Amino acid sequence: MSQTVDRALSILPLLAEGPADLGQVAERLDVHKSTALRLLRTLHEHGLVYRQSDQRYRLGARLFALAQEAVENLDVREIAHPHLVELNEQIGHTIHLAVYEENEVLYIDKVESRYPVRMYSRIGKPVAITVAAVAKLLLADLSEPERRAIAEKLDYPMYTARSIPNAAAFLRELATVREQGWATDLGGHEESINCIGAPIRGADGRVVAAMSVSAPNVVVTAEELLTLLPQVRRTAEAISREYSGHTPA
Amino acid sequence: MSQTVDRALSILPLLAEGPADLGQVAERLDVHKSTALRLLRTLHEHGLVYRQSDQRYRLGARLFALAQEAVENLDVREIAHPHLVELNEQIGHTIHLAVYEENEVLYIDKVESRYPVRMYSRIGKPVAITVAAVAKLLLADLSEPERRAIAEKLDYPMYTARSIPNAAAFLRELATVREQGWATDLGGHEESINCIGAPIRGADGRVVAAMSVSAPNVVVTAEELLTLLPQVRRTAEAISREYSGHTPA
DNA sequence: CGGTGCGTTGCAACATGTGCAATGCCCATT
DNA sequence: AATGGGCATTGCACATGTTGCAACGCACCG
Repeated sequence: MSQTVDRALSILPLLAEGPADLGQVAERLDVHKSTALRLLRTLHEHGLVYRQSDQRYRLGARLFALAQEAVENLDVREIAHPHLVELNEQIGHTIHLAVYEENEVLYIDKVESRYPVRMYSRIGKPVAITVAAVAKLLLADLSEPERRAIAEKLDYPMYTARSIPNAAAFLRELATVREQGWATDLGGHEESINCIGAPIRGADGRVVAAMSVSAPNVVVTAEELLTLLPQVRRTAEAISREYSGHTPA
Repeated sequence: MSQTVDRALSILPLLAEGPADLGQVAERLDVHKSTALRLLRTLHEHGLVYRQSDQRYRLGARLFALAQEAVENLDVREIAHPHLVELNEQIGHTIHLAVYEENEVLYIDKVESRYPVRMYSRIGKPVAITVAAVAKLLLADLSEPERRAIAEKLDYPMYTARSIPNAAAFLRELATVREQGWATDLGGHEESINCIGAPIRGADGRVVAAMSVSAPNVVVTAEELLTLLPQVRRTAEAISREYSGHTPA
C-alpha cells in the first residue's frame, strides 16, 4: 500500500539471508542507490539494521527486542505456562504450545523434561504444518472453505513414509481431528517421534492455541503415549477455562 | 531520514507495549487515521504486524522469523558454540556469549549444565551493562573517548551493594579489565552469582565478542571460580584463533 | 429506529521521496 | 607519489507517492 515503507521492509528479509552492501540492496530492491541509502538509514535509526565494520548492513539488535516483547505479550502463553510445567512434572515428556497466524503455525512455548526452557529456536522456522499435531488442531478449527483453501496451497513433503501425502488426505485428517477434539502425529515428521495434542479454546469456543506432548518411540510406544491423552486433554481444558476468564480472582 | 518509513517503524515499539487499535496508533503517531491505516496495512503485508480477532493490531510472527535468521547469521556465534559446549562439559556452569552493538550488550548464545540451549529469552532485555562481566569486556575495548561518552550516559542501578555505583568507578573498572584482559562480576548483579569472562578477538585484535562463566555462590566460591580463569581464557583464545581464520581447512 | 464510535475509501493539494549527476573517500595498482 | 576504479554520499529539480480531509459503511446500543 505504501511504496516507500514497502521497499524499506523488503530490505529486512533480504538482509536476513546475510549481510549486504548498499549496491546489492539497491539492486535487489530495483531502486537507485541513493534511495536504498535513505531507507537503510531510516532502518538503522530504528535499530532494525546494523552497519558492521566492513560497511555492510545486517539485521540489528532491536529486532530481538521486538520479537522478545511480542512473545511476552501473548497472553495465552502466560496463562498456559504453569499448566504446561505441571503436566510436564507428571509425565516428563516434551510439551509444546503453538498458535496459528496467517498461514503459519508457530511454537510459542516449550517445556522439556523438568527443565523449563523457551525454545525460541523453533520460532520462525517453518513448522511441519501438514503433519504436526498442533498444526492439525489449529487448522481443523477453521471454516470449511478456509481449510480447503489452505490445504490446496500447501506442499506435502514426505518427511517419512507416514507423512500426510496430499490435500485430500490432509482434509480428511482435519475432519477427524475436528470431530474427536484431539490430534496425533505418529512418526509423520520424524520416524521415531510420536505426539499427541489437544486444543485450547477461548470463551467463544474457537481454538486459540494448541498443545502437544512428544516422546520418542524408544521411551514410550505410541499406545502408551495415547494412554496419556486424558491428562493432556484435562490440561488443555484447564487452560481453556482460565483463558476464558473462569478465574474468580 | 524518510518520514513515511520513520512513522511506520515507530509503530513497532508502540505495538510491543501491547495490542492497540487504529485510533490509538494514529494518536500516538500524531497522524491522521487514514495514514495510520495505510502504514499498518503495509506492515501487515510484510507480516510484521498481525490483526487479531478483535481488530486490534499486535506484532506479527514474521518478526520471530527475522530475529531467528538474524541470530543464525552471526558467524562468531557459530564458531564459538562448539567451544562453549566443550568448556561447559569440563566445568559444568552456565556459559554466555555476548556482543556489543550500538550502546547495547546482547547475549547471543548460552550453554547450560550439559544441556545446550539457546536462551533467546535474555535477548532484547536490557543487559546489566554496568556490571556484567561480558559488558565490561566489550566496552573496555572501545576507544577512550567512546568509553567516556558511554559511561557518562549510562544509569548505574544498584542491583546489589556490590554494583558499580557511578561513571568514575565504571571507567576505572574498564581500565582494569582492559589492562588484565579478563573481567569479573562478583555479586554485582545478583548477590549470590559470580561471573568470570574473557574477550574474543578478531584478526585485527579488536574485541568482537565476550564470553563468561556464571555460578552461584552456594556451588563454588568466588575464589574457586577464579581458578577456572585459565580454562576460560584458553577457550576464548581458541575461539579468537578460529574466528581470525587460523583454521587450515 | 436514530445515534455513536469505529474502520474504510476517493480525492485533490502538496509535501516527500525519487533518480540523476557530481563529489568525496578509500584502497589497490603503477 | 600519482592514478584510477569502486564505493558511499550529497544537493537538487522534478513528479510521484503520501497526506489529511470529508464522506461513507458498518456494527453496536439505547
